[in-house]
Amino acid sequence: MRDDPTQMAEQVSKVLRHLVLLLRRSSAGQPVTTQQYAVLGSLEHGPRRMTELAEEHAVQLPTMTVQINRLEYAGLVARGSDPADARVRTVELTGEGRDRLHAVRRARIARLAQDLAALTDDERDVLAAALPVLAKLGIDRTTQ
Amino acid sequence: MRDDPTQMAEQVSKVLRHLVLLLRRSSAGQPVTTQQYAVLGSLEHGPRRMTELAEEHAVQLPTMTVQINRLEYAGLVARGSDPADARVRTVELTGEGRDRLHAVRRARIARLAQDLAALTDDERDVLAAALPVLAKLGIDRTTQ
DNA sequence: CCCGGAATATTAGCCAGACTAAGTTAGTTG
DNA sequence: CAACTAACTTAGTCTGGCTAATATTCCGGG
Repeated sequence: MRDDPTQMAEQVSKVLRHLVLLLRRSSAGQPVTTQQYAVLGSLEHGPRRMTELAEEHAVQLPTMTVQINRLEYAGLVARGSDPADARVRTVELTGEGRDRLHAVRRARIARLAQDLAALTDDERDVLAAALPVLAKLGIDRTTQ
Repeated sequence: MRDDPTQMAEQVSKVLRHLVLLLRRSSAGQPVTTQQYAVLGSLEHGPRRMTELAEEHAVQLPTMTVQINRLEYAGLVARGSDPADARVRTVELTGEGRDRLHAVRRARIARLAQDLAALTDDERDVLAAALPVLAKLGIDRTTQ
């Protein structure tokens, strides 16, 4: 298959669709949405600026503004200011936000670990070997 | 790593996030949304009923109704009836819908193939081996 | 010093896509 | 045949994405 990129791409495409459905099914009814969870995750290691967050999550600034508004209203994050530049707003986790992040992460990891436990040792080896490759996919596609 | 499912789950989780971002970036500004594309794909081999489509895409019936409304308005699908049961509505591709499906598929496959071409032969082998494993992930998790 | 352009966010208004609740129409069954 | 069930649709709400327009603030050149 490696010598027929198109055929391989078709297989990859099918698998991606499967993974998307998996994620959709598994994230229904969670205490935070997957987007909110992702944003909270970005704040784990300290305050970030709005532009950073937007770029990191591949959304426009206004979208991130709205998401942060909701998280702030929910008490999970707090806005701050950069003393060196009055234009930038910083965002950081509140204690409750950190708790929520960790709780959701535990739940998600446990669910995934459960799925992985259903595999054989060999399958897990194969998958583990492929993870770095998947992480590399599309890394430097500059043209949209 | 295979012996520490939790650690592996964390790695898988990171890779999934990366793939989701990849998909988001690559599907911006396409002629049909990824959802619409997925629904069109379900119709490739003949008419389907609304309930089938909803279940296959892991959404509720009203959601599918709205999506089919839009596709119908765009002229990409047509609604029909089941002669044996007047309650069910069938949905099938129009000629234009089929054309659009194939065009979008070609574009997506080409993009993916391009990403794959950036990998080494060894990396493609590793990835190819992992595809069936990924497809198996979460296959029989009955409890939500 | 200040004026104009660039950078950072927010607001407003739009659309897609998800949900639940409620309504309609058509089969099915006691 | 009356009541229940099944298959959809409609209506209303929410999240999450976009663009355009609007503050604010910073910075550089005259």
